[in-house]
Amino acid sequence: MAGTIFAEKTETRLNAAERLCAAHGSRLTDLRRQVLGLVLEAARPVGAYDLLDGLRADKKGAAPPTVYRALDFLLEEGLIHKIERLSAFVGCTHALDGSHAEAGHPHAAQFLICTGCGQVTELDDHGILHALIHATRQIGFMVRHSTVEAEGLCAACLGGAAL
Amino acid sequence: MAGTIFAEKTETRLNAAERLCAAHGSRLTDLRRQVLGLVLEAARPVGAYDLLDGLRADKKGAAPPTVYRALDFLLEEGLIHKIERLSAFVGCTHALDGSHAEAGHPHAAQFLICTGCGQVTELDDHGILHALIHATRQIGFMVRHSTVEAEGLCAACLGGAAL
DNA sequence: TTCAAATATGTTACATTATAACGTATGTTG
DNA sequence: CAACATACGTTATAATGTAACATATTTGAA
Repeated sequence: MAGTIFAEKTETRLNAAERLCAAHGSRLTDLRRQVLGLVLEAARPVGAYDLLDGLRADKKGAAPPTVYRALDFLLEEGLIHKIERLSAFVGCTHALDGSHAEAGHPHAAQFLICTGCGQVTELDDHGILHALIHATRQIGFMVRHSTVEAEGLCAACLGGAAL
Repeated sequence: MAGTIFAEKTETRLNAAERLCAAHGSRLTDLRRQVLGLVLEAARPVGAYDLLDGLRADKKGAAPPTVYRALDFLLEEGLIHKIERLSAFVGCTHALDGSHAEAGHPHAAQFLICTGCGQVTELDDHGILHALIHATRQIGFMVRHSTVEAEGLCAACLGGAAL
């Protein structure tokens, strides 16, 4: 239940997510679907406790572990990313909108956090990744996971009124 | 007071830090010096509350804001870095041991976190930084601060017994 | 030097983020 | 259906970080 409470575009992406999960033998349950929906509709990074508030619209007594478990699942499936500097979560741009090779698997990405408007842009830049791999290989370090986050001002905020 | 409680090498680095601060017209007070000393002697990232415990050896009733304020100062002076993924702090390798141009100013750096031994290595790799700047410039994003952290296994842990 | 301003620290209280531990339900498989 | 694995509910608490205001210390200028 808790079925079709999201915008049509979101439902489309949720359906894509459901197929990705099915393809690995995992299940996008109603609860996980709802948490993912809340993240996708946010258009900005969302904190776990904001999601909890959202959940409580349906499930009155929901508690933190409910949200954190769903988030852990979604992270493992590569459907969302955590922005460490913000302790907040965003939908994965690549997993749900195109047919990317790495869809449905946690992957290296880079995030640009605009301090003007709060929006976060996901990059998937090979140059950055290669530079990181190259530098670490030189000293014999094997990277398992990387976090790359840049804070600054996006083009819109630079061009517009805000200084 | 709380004067010379650290190892000689640490005191040397603390004295270097004091000179860097003086050069900008800021003061490495006893309290800040002690917090920096605790970070430098840790050899691993240290959490704020671990530092608080350390402080309490001298100042019995110390409270969180005391530590966080000292950490903020040290971050601004570029004497320490925060590892976001660990919510923990490390001494800046570059600021205190050589005479680097960027010493005593917050600067872009990259951190390699070994999940085997817990050690963190600071890089200052131009290739990574350039790749980031290049990728962001293309989309008109102006970077003010960047966080680059890689988790994995260091050379020692890869070579030795641990798989 | 002595007062005023700025800087630094002390202190209390609380906000935010995250997890441990254990019980219950639901689904899956033989 | 029984046994197992997976997912979810619930309570309690841990870990990290800050707001707000009081006090002390340093600095600088009259």
